[in-house]
Amino acid sequence: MEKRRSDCPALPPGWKKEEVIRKSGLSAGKSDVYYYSPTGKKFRSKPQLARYLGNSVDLACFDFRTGKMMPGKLQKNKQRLRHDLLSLAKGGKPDLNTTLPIRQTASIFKQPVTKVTSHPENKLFWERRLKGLQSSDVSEKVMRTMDLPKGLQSVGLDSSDDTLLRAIASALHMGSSPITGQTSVAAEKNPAIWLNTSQPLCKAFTVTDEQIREQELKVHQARRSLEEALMADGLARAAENTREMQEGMTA
DNA sequence: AGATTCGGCGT
DNA sequence: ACGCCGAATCT
Repeated sequence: MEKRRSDCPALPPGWKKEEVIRKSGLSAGKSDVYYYSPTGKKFRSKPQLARYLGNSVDLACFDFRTGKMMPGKLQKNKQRLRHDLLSLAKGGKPDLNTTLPIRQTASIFKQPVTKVTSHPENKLFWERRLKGLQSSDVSEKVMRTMDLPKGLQSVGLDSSDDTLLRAIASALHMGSSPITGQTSVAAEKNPAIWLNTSQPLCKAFTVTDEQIREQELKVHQARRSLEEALMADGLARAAENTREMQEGMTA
């Protein structure tokens, strides 16, 4: 059987694309698209391709069927982002179960996920999504972990400090309203039912002046290193943009 | 065994 | 309507 395997310019050199027409059955006439790595491994879906390429290639705009980059193909994420931002602008409180300050376009990263089918409500999902998230540099090395003051206690099934801290960070990032924790006593006994979704899963707490002073010191230090990082990033971006422009001129 | 092919589920 | 992937079928 004749195979028409064509080069795929949108992918790294050596990758081939193939389209085979179905010739029988109910779906006769439809086609399937496959890609072949430089080593010959066959790929039959975008997720499979993304898993293999990891963060080395951003497939967010890649159209699997045509094999081309489609600059306007981010609309699946855009719609959700629109919804979140609009409801936020109308004065509504963000639901921390679904709205998080992390990238929603992360299909390009290798992140094993546990699918939860047993629980009737969605209360536990965000807890899982935050679990194990860590700040990292471009080489994906963990930079450092954070620690948590005594006196903060988690409510819920995942009671690790790690997850709780990320939950609070999310709440601080998203909301304009104060973070009080779960004030309902009922929530402590059965968070799955009595959870206040615009508050993180921790018990109510108090903050001392001493803790505030310590934190101000940390923030000053952090700001300085952030400033350096942003400067470096800005230079890198500027370089990349001018390179893309030049490529566009000669195309 | 691996490769090919279509069905069919989920969105 | 289509992407994705399981599994029947072919070699």
